[in-house]
Amino acid sequence: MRTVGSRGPKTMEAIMAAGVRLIYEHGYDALTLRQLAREVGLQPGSLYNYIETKQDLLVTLLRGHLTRLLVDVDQALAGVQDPLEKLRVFVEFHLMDHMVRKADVFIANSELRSLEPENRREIVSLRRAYERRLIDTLDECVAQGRLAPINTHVAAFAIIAMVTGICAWYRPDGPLTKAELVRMHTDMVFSGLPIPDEKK
Amino acid sequence: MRTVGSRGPKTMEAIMAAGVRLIYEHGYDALTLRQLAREVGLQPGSLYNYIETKQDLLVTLLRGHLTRLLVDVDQALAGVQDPLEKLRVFVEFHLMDHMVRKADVFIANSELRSLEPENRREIVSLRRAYERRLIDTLDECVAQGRLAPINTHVAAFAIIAMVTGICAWYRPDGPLTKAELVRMHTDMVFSGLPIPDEKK
Amino acid sequence: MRTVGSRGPKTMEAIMAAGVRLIYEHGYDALTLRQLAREVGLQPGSLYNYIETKQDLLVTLLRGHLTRLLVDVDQALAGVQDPLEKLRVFVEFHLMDHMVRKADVFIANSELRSLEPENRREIVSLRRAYERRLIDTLDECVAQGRLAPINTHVAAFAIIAMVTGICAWYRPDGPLTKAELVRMHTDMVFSGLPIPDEKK
Amino acid sequence: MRTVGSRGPKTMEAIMAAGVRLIYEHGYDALTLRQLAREVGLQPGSLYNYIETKQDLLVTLLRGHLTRLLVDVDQALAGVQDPLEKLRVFVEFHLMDHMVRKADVFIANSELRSLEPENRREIVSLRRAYERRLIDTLDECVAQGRLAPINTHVAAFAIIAMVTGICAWYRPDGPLTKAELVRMHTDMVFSGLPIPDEKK
DNA sequence: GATGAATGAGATTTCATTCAT
DNA sequence: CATGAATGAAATCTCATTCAT
Repeated sequence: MRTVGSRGPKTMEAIMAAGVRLIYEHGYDALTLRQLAREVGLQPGSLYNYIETKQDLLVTLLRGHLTRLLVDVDQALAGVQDPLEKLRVFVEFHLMDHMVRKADVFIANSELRSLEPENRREIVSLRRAYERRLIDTLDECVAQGRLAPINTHVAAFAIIAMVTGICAWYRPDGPLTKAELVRMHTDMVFSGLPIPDEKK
Repeated sequence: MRTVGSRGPKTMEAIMAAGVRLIYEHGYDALTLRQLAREVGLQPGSLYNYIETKQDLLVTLLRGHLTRLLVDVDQALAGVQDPLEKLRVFVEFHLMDHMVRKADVFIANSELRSLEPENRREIVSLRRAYERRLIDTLDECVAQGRLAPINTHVAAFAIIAMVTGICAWYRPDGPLTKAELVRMHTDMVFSGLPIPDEKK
Repeated sequence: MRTVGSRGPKTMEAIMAAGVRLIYEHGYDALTLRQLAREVGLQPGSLYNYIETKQDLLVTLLRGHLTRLLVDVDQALAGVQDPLEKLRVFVEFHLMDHMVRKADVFIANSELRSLEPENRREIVSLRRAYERRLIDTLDECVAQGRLAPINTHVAAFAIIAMVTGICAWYRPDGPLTKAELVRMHTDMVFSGLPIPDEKK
Repeated sequence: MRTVGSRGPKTMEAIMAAGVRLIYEHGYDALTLRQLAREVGLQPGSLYNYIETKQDLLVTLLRGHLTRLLVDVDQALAGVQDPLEKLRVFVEFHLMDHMVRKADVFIANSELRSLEPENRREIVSLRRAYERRLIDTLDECVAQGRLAPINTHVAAFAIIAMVTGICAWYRPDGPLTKAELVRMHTDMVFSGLPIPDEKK
């Protein structure tokens, strides 16, 4: 007996969507393929028409998330010249994106340790590339005197840690809108950085 | 071959220490009791002289970490009157503590989802109590006009997120000393907050 | 090495048959699923394609035995009008059935204590329904004056105890045929009951 | 720390009493020595000051029950000359005894299969010796013409099965007194046997 | 593409038993 | 005589994965 209605490409999408959700809720190790199969209306064995192994599912998910993130951040930064403005755009983009994609972000941060070494290397390097966008922007700021000389690596990690942290507790039905949260955190980031006064 | 001698309490400590380390490295679900037993030189079944279940191990670990954290933070804050000074003490304590206890901190943040509902409630409420220390301090600052009116909950979460984030990448053999990191982050926290100028 | 071919239903039957036999020989608690699996040519884990738990195996077995027993006894009694004749039919049916199905009968009597409370209730009520057939028949006998007034519950239990007891030692290769045993016990039952003389 | 008050011979008795009760309730296999130890206020290891193995506990229990049974039945029969009277005494003794010692009787009937071969042989032969008392009595009856010629083995088993069966459902708080039950069953036994009329 | 049956490895947990103290 | 710590074997059950149909 074949379940009607969950065929082909749609099935693949359903598997990925359910995969993200279940890993987010239970963790990669606690996720069972039986659970995943049930969720998308298949028998466990049938998943193997779509994924090669459980590990492969995780890698595919993380790779997809991070490549999309890179594409999107580059698109957001494209055409922005002023480095301080670039910094603002990055922070705003990161906040909006991470509030919307809570689950993807969470597993990208917490399931690195579940990756086999080779896969881990690949995913970590994608993440580094993303962080690089912020470090480069800070370096530009310093180079152009828009920021006092600082350890831009440390600053970048602190900024990312803070703004990423918010996705750990942001809830769409909470008392603050996304726009408000974005403004508040952007303010904190900017006032936390040593920006020299400029002559008007 | 049986290890001779009554090594009770020492074995308990060894189990807990190995437990933290292995959960930190592999995650609670990926940790096997076989592995843990091997690490402390026991047969798997012998662990049950010390813990009731695997879940019990996790709860004991987290409960121990958080109650110690509460005791220590209260001791650090004891006697400090000035609310801005209290804020500084909290931040410095948190940073020093979290850099030293990377592993405990990490599992307290990432393994909440591995707790059964009842245990989860207990641990979450301990964590809330700790966060409460910061929120209360911020409220005091605002009440005494040492801080412009802000949403102290949001600020507290942002601060904690940032300073906790550093334990994700701090490494004792890195280029910066603990003292330097503490100063840098304390600076960021304070310059990120709206502290009115005071007349001398 | 994997046994080829879809042997589903046959495997299920094999599991149930081996289950009855092994529980009969060793008892439910002493039965191990390893043993059962070996007996039907599977790996232990594969049993779980057919049963949900070990307890589930026992319940399925007992439920099957008792529902079959009820169906068969009703079929045997169907159409018999005379209550004394009904009594004879019941006793003969019970004896023949219990001699043939020694193992099922034995575990239905001895493994009730291995059932979890809910399952126990279900199985006990099936057994009560069976005993009810005999009590009702005795009541009819008394009502129609074919039997002097007696405590029909006590009589029913005594009869069942006696005729069931024989399955504890009946062996097909013994010196007495089934027919002989049936006649002997039926005689004992009838002469043990206060049947008034009837006028010819 | 030593538990006060459960020392020496009293401890041995407590272990045996708890052993009978727990085996009666849960079965020999389901009984754990931990449970037994808890019940008598000892640590599991301490049981080994009193028993050699778990199997040894069962054997000791069964041997004790059966030897006592033999002693008691012989005492009851001592001095009784008339074989029919002897039969009556046996049946009455058996009923009274088995109603009082439900638990011992039950495990003697149901846990034979838990005995290792050698132990089993010993216990079975004790049981045979007890049954022998009834068979011999029936043989005497036949020899003296007090009973029509019958297969005394079959009759003995049927009688024992019936009267033993009652201990499966007798409850001290039930509606019938022990005396009533004894009379009812003795009647059934006697009317079920072919006792020729005697001229006075 | 999907299923159902199977594998084989391994997980947590239980338990009888031992023995130095 | 009792304890506490340990063993080692085994029990039930789970799970990723395979593959003929």
